[in-house]
Amino acid sequence: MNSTRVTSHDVARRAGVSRATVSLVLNRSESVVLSKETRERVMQAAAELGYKPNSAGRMLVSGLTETIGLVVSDPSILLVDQYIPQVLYGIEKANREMGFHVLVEGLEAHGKGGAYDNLVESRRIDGLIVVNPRAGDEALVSLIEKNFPVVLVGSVRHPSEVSVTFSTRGAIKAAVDHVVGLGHKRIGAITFSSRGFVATDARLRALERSLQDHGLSLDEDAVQEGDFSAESGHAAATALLRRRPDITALFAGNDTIAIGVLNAAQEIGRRVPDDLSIVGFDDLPFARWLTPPLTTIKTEGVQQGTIAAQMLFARLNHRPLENNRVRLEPELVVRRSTAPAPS
Amino acid sequence: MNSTRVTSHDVARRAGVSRATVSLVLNRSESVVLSKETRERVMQAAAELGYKPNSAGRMLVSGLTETIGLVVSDPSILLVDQYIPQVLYGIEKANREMGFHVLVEGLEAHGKGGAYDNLVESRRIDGLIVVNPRAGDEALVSLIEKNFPVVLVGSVRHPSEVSVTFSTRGAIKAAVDHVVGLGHKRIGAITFSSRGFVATDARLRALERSLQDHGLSLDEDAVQEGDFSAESGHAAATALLRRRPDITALFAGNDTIAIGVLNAAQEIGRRVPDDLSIVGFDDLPFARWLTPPLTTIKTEGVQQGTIAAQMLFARLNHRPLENNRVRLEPELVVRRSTAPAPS
DNA sequence: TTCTATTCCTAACACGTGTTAGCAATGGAT
DNA sequence: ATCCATTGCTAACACGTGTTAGGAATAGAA
Repeated sequence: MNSTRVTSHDVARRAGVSRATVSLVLNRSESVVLSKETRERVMQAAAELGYKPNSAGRMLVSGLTETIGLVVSDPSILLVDQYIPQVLYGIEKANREMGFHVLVEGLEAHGKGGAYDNLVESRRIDGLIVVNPRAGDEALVSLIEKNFPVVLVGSVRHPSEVSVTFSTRGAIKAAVDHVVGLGHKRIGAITFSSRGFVATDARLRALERSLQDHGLSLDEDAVQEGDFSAESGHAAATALLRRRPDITALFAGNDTIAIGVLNAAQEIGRRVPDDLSIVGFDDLPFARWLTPPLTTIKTEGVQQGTIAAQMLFARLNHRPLENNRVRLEPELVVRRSTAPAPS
Repeated sequence: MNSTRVTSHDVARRAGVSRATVSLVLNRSESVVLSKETRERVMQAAAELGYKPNSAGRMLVSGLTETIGLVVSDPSILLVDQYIPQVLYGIEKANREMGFHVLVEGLEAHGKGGAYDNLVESRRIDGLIVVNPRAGDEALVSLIEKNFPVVLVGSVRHPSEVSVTFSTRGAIKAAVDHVVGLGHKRIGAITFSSRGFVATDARLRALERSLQDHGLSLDEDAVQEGDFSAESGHAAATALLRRRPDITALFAGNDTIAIGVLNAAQEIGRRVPDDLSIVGFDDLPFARWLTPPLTTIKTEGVQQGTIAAQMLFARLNHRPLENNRVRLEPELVVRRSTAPAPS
């Protein structure tokens, strides 16, 4: 298959120097003085042979892999929701600039020990980004406490975590102000996951508090749990609107859920936005092309991914972070799925 | 950070045997006879110390990485289209079962040499899956000709490629039969990319031929090029419907394009499906929740990813493939975005 | 007892790299 | 002529693993 590989030994022989010299030249070592002439001879020999250092040899001696792991808590979310790909793109972009590689792994990979052990203990990666971490993930917490370079996109509410999140409170307040300003009083919510997930709990709490600011409440029976997919959003909305037909505005846990909600509403004859207003979360690319275009909260997944990668690189280079927890301020994007409450 | 790592040497010392014995036990080598007792002692010592072999050491001596590369030709497509994540999920799932890892890389990564050189020459991966390969990608073709284990999801039309694709012809014929059967005669198309992309060209050609079977044609000015995003679909459809208001049915290059087309149609007052029928491609998860639910062609991205991974594993294990080119038969899914032609 | 066969294990090498201590050679100063 | 400083390079080790040829110990046969 492959004609025998080119090693630094071959380059050395061709350039008429020792293997050590080759390594010194190619790694631009400043500590050792080499003649300009030798440098060039080695460079040329390397170029002619098309020499690429074997990464395993390098990893072994340096202990560094130039690879980061991206652990996706539940890879099946990849199937239904477009949020993680946004984050992945942001990470990949940053890694490309740094010359790093990205290893993508689902959490349950490689036995019950989880992906962490396998990736970290076998020294396959220098650092780790975890998207949508679960607060109860003990293996992850243990990694954080060992001070292994982990950056979360999300949070496990651990004092020493390094994470990039967004402030739920501000954006949800803006959305509630908007919806209540349109005259809505009976408001419901469809979550994108069961409760217990940090993000879902945070969004519900922010919603409750923002409603209270207006003297309104989020009734217990006005909340229905979804399960990541548009399908679950459809089912949840159908159940909720049957139970509480008086509700005039719905907050969807995210845009994917919102698609299902929108469809369910139309299916049972509620016109959106005339009879029912809907607010999404994330502002995924399709949100503005739905019928009607979705009012939603823009969470900037790409930016989150890029920032997470940059924070990780800083840790790997032992550069101090000015801030262990970056918190983005999402923005409300008003489109046409929200309108004045029916009179 | 990390308390000194556990090596096979530590395990050997604890079990009172040599390092070689540890290696033999842990790799279940049958060729050398070891006493049951020694085996157990080593296993226990390894377990107690939490020994995980260093992957770099292993890679170096075995030449195998237990890692495959996933190269995404244009990672920005990740942002706008949900198709690649489906494939990624299928690949990740298969890899999980095999205990392999997945390295995801954009094509332009790591300098103009492309991602291939960097991944392959530096021996970071055992094999490669390329999604949406470009036919003109010389670095890729060269890799195929060197017989490096590559599996394409898509095709570069190279005689010795190993690929998983789907038959465009059959499904498009079914879709055309369906649409023409509804009485449509003036039919247009919005591509998901410029021409020159293998998939786009194939879909257009299949569309033309299928229309000819019914004595109809695909007019040159009834085709408009999109550029992966829903936004481009919207723009293209707006232009096309302005130029050819007589068109009553539109084939979108994929579902993401279809979202934009749907929105554009409604924006200029064409009711879907009453005034205009729309057919998508891929059957992404959101397709059935659009308003109206999208008639589309189901391409099974997850299955493609899984099959590609399995074919790659077969190659890596030097198992002969019964078929170098797996060709799936996609299925037409009729929903409500297609209806009888307006009279 | 001596020789051979068998069982169990280990010494030693190989994989390809980065890095440090130190060797030759040269030139300048005493 | 001798000594020292500098320049330019390399020998040798380390990283952690898998594997093969062969050594020690035991058992069985002559």
